[in-house]
Amino acid sequence: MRYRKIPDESIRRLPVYLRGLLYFAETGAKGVSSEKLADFLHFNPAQIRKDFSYFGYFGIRGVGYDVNTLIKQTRNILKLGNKHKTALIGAGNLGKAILAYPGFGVYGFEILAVFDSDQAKIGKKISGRTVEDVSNLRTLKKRGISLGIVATPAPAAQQVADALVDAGITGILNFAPHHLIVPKKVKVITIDIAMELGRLPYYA
Amino acid sequence: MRYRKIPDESIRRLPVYLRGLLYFAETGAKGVSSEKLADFLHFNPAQIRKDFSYFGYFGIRGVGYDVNTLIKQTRNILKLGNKHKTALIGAGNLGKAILAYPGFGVYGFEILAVFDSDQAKIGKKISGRTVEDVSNLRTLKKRGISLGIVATPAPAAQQVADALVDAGITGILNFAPHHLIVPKKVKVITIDIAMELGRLPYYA
DNA sequence: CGCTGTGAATCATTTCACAGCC
DNA sequence: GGCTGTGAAATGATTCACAGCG
Repeated sequence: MRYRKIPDESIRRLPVYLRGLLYFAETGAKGVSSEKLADFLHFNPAQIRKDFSYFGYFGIRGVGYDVNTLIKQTRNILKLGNKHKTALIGAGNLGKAILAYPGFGVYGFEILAVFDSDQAKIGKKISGRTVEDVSNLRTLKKRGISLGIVATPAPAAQQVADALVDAGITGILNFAPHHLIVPKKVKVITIDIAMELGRLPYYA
Repeated sequence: MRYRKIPDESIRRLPVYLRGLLYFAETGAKGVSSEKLADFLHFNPAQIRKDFSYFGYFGIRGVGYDVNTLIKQTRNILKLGNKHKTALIGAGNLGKAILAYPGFGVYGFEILAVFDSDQAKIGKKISGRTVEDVSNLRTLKKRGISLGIVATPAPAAQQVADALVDAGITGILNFAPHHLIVPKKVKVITIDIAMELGRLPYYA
């Protein structure tokens, strides 16, 4: 199994596993089996075992997994061990919500810079960060910032993405309802909130 | 094809197709082929044709699709034709961003009520809506509200979901980082922002 | 002729079921 | 004995390739 191609879907599940494991750690559990974790997260136990097995042997047969070890290993796999310096582009309502969202800290993301193109916002402080002019994006490389969160309107998104790529960014979390075209080495994850809601009435 | 089970993935793509079609309509295009739409959205043309074919014959062989007809049909399939009365639970930063987000309107969602459990927020106005006490959720049925957006912290989410189900809601868009347990008839779509970001460093 | 609609083929993911090991 | 780790089987989704039709 060790040599096989790892499905993207497995990577998608790892952060979910991590959350489950953090929950078990909180409750004071030392060990956990794939079945207990699966029950908690509503997954299939075999899938959990297989997903982890792509990356190594983390469990003990007949016993299960050590919670803290598996947390550490999962963080390793996802490269969440060290802090990730992140820039936010777009200081509108969504941007503000992102800044205030506690979830980012848990995964080691530090939003160190905030950019906008609106002169009225530039220079103002939001959640302790001064909003900078979007034309300064090229300073990101110098500042060691390697991830970008795009929270601009759709028409500006591609332009911002281009600037982020130029600034040497390696990953983009895109909230704009627009498909971003970037070089293959840059990973884009798009979250389109209205799009998700758009399929809800279908099931009603 | 008509009789087959429709993959969830197809439903997930329909709102994306709709956005592409709206773009073509804006540019004044009368007709569009599966290939042109696929180019624009970065999909496979056969997939687009197959996805639509689950629901009927919408195209003309040798010609393509009529943009406006296909928009109407897609809206029909997704049941976006009529307005959807929606309640928002959680008037924090995320809730505020959701209220300000223009995307909902496009798909016909009207956020008619906002709830919170924080006494300091109840009674205050946000984006023109008065924040109500979360204990009044049972009034939703009377008010004809059938969808709920959960933007509360994780620990409160399940309780809120239970109350929404009791109030006769048929769909939930969940932003809380927590798996919601609801009856099968209720559809839940969860968007966990930190979780999406959590897999970004892996690809770096 | 050109593009849709769709069976068939391919490819990917999930689940099963059990050998292997603590 | 019990749980992991994993080939093999089953399931599901995507893409191909072309028949069918305007």
